[in-house]
Amino acid sequence: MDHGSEFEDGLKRSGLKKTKQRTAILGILEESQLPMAADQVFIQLKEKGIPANLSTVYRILEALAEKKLVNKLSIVGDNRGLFELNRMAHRHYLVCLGCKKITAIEHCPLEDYEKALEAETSYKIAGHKLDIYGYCPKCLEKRRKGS
Amino acid sequence: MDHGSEFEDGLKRSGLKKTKQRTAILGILEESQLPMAADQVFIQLKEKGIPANLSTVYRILEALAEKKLVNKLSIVGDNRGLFELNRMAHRHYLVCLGCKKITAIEHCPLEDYEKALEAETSYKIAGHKLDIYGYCPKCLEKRRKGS
DNA sequence: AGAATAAATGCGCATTATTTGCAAATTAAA
DNA sequence: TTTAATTTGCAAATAATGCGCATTTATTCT
Repeated sequence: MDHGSEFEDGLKRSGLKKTKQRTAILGILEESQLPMAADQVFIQLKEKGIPANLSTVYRILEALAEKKLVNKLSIVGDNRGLFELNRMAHRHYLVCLGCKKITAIEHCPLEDYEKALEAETSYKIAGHKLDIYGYCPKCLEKRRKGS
Repeated sequence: MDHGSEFEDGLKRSGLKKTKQRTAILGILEESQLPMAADQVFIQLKEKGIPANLSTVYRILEALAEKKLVNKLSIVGDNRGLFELNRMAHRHYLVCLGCKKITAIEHCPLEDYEKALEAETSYKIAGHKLDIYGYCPKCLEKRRKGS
């Protein structure tokens, strides 16, 4: 009997039953370095030969987000929900406005700021979302000629 | 002949024709201190007695975003696009995860960070989106009792 | 292991958010 | 004001997501 990855184990801890769809979805998110939309996850499941229904994928992703095993997010110019594995070390993305490519950013410059904000507003800060937008070298090149 | 507000004038500059729907929408966004969804804008138009079709509202908001007169954004847990007037002074929001209330934050702690990132990635940074999530005092109170 | 129980999934359909095609109306230019 | 180019209205198409209920599956209990 093999136990799943560090992340798949989260299912038990969160009181969710361990089903093949859920384990598979966590696996897929774990492999992906970037956030995924429900239908992308769905396609991956198919490719892995795991039977699943799109509604189920939505339900699972919502449930995982509820339990904080994954984060639900959305980026500008893309009106659908994206999901990423909650690796605790939270991430930020650099998004190219030209080709829409998404790159993860390492360092987060906001810890101190949040403290200050808590003091100032009496909110309990739970987290934040930071994405940075710009143009990647390739798209810069195209713009220089094109436009 | 009266000329519109600072923001309505942006229409000419951007090469968009000045129609009553567009001017009205810019006006509505200008009055609103918070980002609005297409259907909220639509309702405001009705209330002001300005005839408009929801598709037109979507098209106008998209067009204005295209021309950078407004910013299109989206926040976690709300899967629809939100639009706010581009006041150049960019804004960040503090979102309550309980009641979903949105509050604007004044100061932006990211200027220096962007410089560094540009150098590091060769991207041309155009801007960023930062939202901070937490629980407002009221919702904190509820949680303390409830849950 | 087998039965009981609670939870999860599949499937088809309902909704909500957004987009599109095309004819009619409107704006800016001449 | 006639024209040419946009823009709008309307209706119908998509896209993304959610829901209800019968069936299946994961855990618990024996």
